[in-house]
Amino acid sequence: MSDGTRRAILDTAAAVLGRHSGASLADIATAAGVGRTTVHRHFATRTDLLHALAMDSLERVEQAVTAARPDADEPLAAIVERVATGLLPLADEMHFLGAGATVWDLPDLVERWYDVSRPLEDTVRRAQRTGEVRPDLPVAWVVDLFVAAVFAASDGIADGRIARRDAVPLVVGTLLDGVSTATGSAARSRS
Amino acid sequence: MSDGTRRAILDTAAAVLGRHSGASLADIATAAGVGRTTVHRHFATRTDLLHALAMDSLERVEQAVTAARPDADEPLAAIVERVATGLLPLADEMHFLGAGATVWDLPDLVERWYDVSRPLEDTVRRAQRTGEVRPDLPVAWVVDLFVAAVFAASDGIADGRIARRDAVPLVVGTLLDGVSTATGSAARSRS
DNA sequence: CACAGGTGGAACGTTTGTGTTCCAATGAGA
DNA sequence: TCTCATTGGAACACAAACGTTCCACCTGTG
Repeated sequence: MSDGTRRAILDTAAAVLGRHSGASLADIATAAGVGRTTVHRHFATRTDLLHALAMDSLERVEQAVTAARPDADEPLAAIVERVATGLLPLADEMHFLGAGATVWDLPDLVERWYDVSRPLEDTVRRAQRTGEVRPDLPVAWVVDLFVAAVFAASDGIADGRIARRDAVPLVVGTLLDGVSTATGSAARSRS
Repeated sequence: MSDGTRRAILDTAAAVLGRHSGASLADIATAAGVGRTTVHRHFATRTDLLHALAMDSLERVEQAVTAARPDADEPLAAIVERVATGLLPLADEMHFLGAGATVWDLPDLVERWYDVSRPLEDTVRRAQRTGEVRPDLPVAWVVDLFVAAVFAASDGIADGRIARRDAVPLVVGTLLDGVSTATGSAARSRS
């Protein structure tokens, strides 16, 4: 089952490299339950594996975002909830993309990342037009903060600081409304 | 000037390792403008350098947090603004601590990190008692989200997505009040 | 049974980074 | 000027990871 082996290697590599970006091919092979030779059979060099994994991870992230229909004509909260829910299981892949920065010198990968983030930026822009998002905020900042919140949530789950079922509500709630009470917010805006 | 050289190596190492955690000692030495031999003179092994850098970074972060007086009896927004302002220049060090995770297996370092995060958690708890922060949010989540926002801001500055002078207001504003308009928030809470 | 595809393991050469030693050069201070 | 401390550079041995090759072993299929 060549295809299954390739998938197992990619999945394991995402998990291992996401936690320790300097892991050796032997580490990955062992974690995947295959021989180092088999890894080399599917990915000639380490660089090939990294690139393939980056492309695969981006593919999955993009698919998750698309499947969450960020362009749907619905309240922003519903969209954010769906995207966050779809992205949380991809914590390993996102971690690899974020930490294993060795890969980002390839132009096609950067290009691909823009394909992923553009729909999210479009959603923010649309929400600003409909008055759901403060119009004075840079679009990129809103997207960055959302991604950062998802990262923080997945780390919190991994470390046991927050419960998995609380993650999405926390992300959605604090991203949209902040951590302040309405009282605190009102008091601050009056001052 | 032995002391100055040591500082230069630590500063450069934080910058280099923060961006590429697998950088070689030769890379660091070159970036610091010193010979590789000199690096080995101050830090016998690579591990020693990593530990010294981790301790030094934690020291700086802790000092920045302490200097921002997180226990002051003031509105939360003022405290958050001071802490964020103090933490932003330490982006390299924080990045190293976050990415160069090779170090976190040392118990004294983990202990040290708790020393840093505890005052922040205390601040959140106090703000929950005074009604400034929603009492239903896990304290750890509020702190994690704040740190994540500072990270996102420093990345945004490095990539030119947001202006340096906008960073602190963005962090403070969106962390406390979220990205929604008051209208959107009210509409959502009515539903 | 014979066979082919995928696999694991052993072995080997090569590269890269590390840690060490030795020596010459530089520079500040007595 | 002499001296001592610090440094840079060269050279070396050592370890780890990489990439390659070859061979034996399964396992399903004809």
